[in-house]
Amino acid sequence: MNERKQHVINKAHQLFIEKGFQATSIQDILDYSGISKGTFYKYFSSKSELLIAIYKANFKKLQKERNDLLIGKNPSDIEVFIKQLELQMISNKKNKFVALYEEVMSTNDADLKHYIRITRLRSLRWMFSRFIDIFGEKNKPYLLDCAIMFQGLLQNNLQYNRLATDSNEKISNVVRFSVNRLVKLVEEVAEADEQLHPQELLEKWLPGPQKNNHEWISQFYKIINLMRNCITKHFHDKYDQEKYIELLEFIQEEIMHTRAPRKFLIESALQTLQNNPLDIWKKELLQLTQIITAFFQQLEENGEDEH
Amino acid sequence: MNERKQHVINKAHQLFIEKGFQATSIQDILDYSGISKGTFYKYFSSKSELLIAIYKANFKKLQKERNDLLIGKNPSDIEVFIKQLELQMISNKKNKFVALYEEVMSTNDADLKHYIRITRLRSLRWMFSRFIDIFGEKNKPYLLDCAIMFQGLLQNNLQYNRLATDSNEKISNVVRFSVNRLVKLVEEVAEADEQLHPQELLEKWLPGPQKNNHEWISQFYKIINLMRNCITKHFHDKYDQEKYIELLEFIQEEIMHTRAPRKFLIESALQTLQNNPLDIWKKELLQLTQIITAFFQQLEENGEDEH
DNA sequence: TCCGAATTATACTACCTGTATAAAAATATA
DNA sequence: TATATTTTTATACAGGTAGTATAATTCGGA
Repeated sequence: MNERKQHVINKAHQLFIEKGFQATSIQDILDYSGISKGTFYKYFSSKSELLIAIYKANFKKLQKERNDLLIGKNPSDIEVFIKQLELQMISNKKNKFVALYEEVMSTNDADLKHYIRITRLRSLRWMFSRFIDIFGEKNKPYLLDCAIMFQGLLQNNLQYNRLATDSNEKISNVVRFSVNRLVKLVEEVAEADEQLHPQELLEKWLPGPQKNNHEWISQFYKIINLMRNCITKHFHDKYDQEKYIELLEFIQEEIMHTRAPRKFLIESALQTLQNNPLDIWKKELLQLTQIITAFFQQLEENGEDEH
Repeated sequence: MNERKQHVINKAHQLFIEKGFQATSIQDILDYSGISKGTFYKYFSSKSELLIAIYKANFKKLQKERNDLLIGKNPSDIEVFIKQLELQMISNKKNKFVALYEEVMSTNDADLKHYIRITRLRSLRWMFSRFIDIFGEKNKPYLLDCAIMFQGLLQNNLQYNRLATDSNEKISNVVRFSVNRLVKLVEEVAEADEQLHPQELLEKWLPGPQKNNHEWISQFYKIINLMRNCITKHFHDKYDQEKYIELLEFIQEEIMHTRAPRKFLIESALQTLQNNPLDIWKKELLQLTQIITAFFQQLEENGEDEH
């Protein structure tokens, strides 16, 4: 991205943090970042679009850090989840994102409102999927409710805690306290077998990447299994067999159980499969490539880079 | 209140509900309510002050209805609490108070922000005191945390529920679901013996009527007991004894356990006590009157009419 | 009927967003 | 180096908003 544009984004973000979004006029931004009006409107069609640019720039970074915390860890380990939450809460506080959210909901800018709505829903979806990691498929029917309640519970705890003490180190205490409640909450709701929001709602609110789509999932597994059979049938060399099976399993693992599947790795793996000496499974490999391409396409459409 | 002014308040509230606070210009209000600019600024110093007037008008009514639900009921009955919540949530939805809250936090109007802050804290205090009614003194150390968490949990449940279905009848389901979680939450936190926010914080955030002040309470009970002893000692007629004891107990009950003590009733009771034929307890009665006067004074200062 | 208070209409200041445009500066190209 | 092209600036402008000020008008009560 244009360095000058990034500079404007940073300066404007500083002003928004200090004075708030509404209270910062475009003229303020022009003065503070040292550009002219013409340039501003060349970069951004409005103050709202500038704010969206700020969000996007930060979320991308945050999302990466959040996913990095999972690398090499067991996704069901709740300590990893706590770390991820802390990371996000500290970032939220530093960047005043919550305050800016609320401010924005008041504006009459439909685009901005929509963006915020989507962002919140994405956050909910992330939490829901992490809950599935942590609390298991058996609790799935209750986990959307739990995610909704936990978000509110945590947010209020943080808000009032900030009112009480303005120290940063306390955030981890608040997160841990809240998560302690969460664990029992999940148990309790599952025990009572009560549901307020069916999990399909999430898909309705946020037509997502096909990861949540059962049809897609079953098709993906079908092809993977077909190929696995191919391998055991056609490769008699034990070393080759193992190598290709491992590649296949890596692809499966990366796509199904990684927060942000690494496209380049998967493409590389597909390439290696294609370059096998026997030249079997032409059809299956094409299907696999297609379904994975579709997956990444949807991921990007629904990901952080919408329009 | 001036009928014309009330008319402006109603019309403006309609506009705020339809278009939002920020999006409604003063000119819109002038046109819609049919007054001139001069008159507007005679009534309200700004649009913000008009909004505060809207809040006050509605809260007074809501508070009355909410307290009426308790009349003749056991305060520890959770069904009453559920009814009270439903009442408030339906009102919030109808009047779009939550949306208006959020909008307001973005404005740079310090007065308005302060008012909203106080209003939210009052709501929290109300919930805290109701939790004490319901879950008992033994759980008190955990009930502020529970109130904070429950507010967030309920709010989020309602918000996402509105996103899912826009029907009004569902509100009671959401409330009941949330309260079911609450009951177990209180048990669980007490069991774990974890506390995030000490209850003194509430007093610090919202220096309240002395009802929460232990010193005042003990003094109040001391005087009441002194007078009770007087009665049993000096009145030998069984009918008189019972009558004065009942008056005393009414005062105690009304002040200590009623959400909005009825000043006129208490003053009337005090008057009756003063007019007793024996003319004993002059000193004690004076003390009681003083402490009750102080109580009502603080109640009004901290009550709903803060400017 | 008349006085004074309430109300209106209107003009005015100061600020805001967003558009348009000509001049100046930076950059690329020959 | 000289010329062409793009980027950036400075500035004026239109249309909107909040709030102040003031003269004219209306209305209710003595």
